[in-house]
Amino acid sequence: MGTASFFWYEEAMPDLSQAPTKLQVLRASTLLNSLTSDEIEDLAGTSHMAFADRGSLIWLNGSEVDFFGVVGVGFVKMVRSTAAGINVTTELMGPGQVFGLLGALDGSGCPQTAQAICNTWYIKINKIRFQDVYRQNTVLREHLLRRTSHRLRRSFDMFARMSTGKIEQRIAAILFLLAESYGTEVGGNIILDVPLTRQDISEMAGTTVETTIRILSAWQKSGVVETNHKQITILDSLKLRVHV
Amino acid sequence: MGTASFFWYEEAMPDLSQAPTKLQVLRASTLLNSLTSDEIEDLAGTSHMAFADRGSLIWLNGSEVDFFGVVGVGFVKMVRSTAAGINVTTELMGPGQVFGLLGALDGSGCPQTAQAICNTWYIKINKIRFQDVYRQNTVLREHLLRRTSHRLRRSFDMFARMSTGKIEQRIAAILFLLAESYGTEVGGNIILDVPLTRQDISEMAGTTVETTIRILSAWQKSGVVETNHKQITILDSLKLRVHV
DNA sequence: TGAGAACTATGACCATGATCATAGTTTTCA
DNA sequence: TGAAAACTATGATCATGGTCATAGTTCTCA
Repeated sequence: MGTASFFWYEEAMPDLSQAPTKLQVLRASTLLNSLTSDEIEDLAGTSHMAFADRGSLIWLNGSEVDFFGVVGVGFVKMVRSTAAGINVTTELMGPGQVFGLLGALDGSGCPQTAQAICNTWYIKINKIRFQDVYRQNTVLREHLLRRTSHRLRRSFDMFARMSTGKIEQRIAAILFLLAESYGTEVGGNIILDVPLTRQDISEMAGTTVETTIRILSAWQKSGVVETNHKQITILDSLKLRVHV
Repeated sequence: MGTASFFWYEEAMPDLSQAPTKLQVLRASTLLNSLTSDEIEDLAGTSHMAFADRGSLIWLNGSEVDFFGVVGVGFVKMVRSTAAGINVTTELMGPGQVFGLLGALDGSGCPQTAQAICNTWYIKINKIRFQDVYRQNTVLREHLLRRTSHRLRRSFDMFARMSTGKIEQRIAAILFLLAESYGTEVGGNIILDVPLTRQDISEMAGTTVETTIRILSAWQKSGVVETNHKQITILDSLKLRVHV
């Protein structure tokens, strides 16, 4: 608590009114809502709400932390750095999504960096304390396997797309992937509710910012997508689909 | 049995002396050897030894089959096809490795094509029959989660490497990956015990055959690797490491 | 509010690697 | 054993996209 209050006044004040409650976050998580009410309240009691500024690191790859996270409000990107110093974003975790859990179970540390891409509220759940819940709850374990196998399939899919083909195709694929998870349809258009910079997108596609900017600019001119600030809207899914 | 004997005489005769027994294969599998002896014998009774010629398809992506496989002798590559018709190999399954299991558990079909890269003996385990074993064996489920999370981590790793960087780096990464799983050290050199063509390697690296051939030729000339037939030997790990 | 940081934009240049074409070599199988 | 198929090899050409450089725009925060 000493540490918490220290940082409190050092850093910018997070907007407390935006903060969800721990119970809200735990219940919103598709993985953890398979727990009993008792278990959820138990976890809530031993976990902490945390705030990460846009761009700040939650943990660095290779480090050992005693918690994993559940996103409440905001987004967290999972990043791998190659030997050449290039960052690649492998996954984007949104509200309700658990991150860093697998390493918690087999004690293998954090292979990827977790970084907030916008101001983000998340809860930290203690790895050790979670072990008990995990061991006792069969349904949770089953859910976890399903979620993991789903992620594996998706990873293979992106792997195939991102290691071949034109960059246009890759970026189009990324936009559709984002639309799938975080897109809302408004009047035939799909608004992506993730505040991504061109840099963020380029790290997902394994390309450079410049190329990403060029492609998005071109698409904007031809009316395929529209971007303002960090919001991307897909105007013409069909034309965009051609690029995939 | 009618079907079996039909194909038997239609196709080339597999070399029966090479065929392992079902029990041998099941026991060699790191995933399935967590079963009790009774369970293994039970599975052996309801599964079938099968043979796949080099290059032949075990199943095509999108198809529904009633079995998953365990490699006995040989290698099976798991392939995704992109919209542009390019094939990408996501994993290479060797002796003792289970393939196609995850789809068996959540009934989601086969997202990837399974293809033998050399003459391969494998066993087919009926998905339905396996369900019982799966449900009753906690240790198996735990093993499966660990294996899946390990594959996920590796997939992310390759994803990061294969979506960025020079092709040389990618191919070097592939060789090291292969060395890790199927390499044997002989007098300071690492022999890769997988019979891969340049085409196979290019499909893993997401590049073309020509480029792969050029790079391997160059490395051969500079004494970094040696290739004869389909056998690749890493002569100078350090020099090769520089390329990663 | 104003300075600095972060982000978007665009041009010029050039290396990488895809594509096409051709040929030599090895393997396979009737 | 000999023909066909599969695989390896290499050159020429050209488009893609990375790199560098510069500048305009928007955001952030003291």
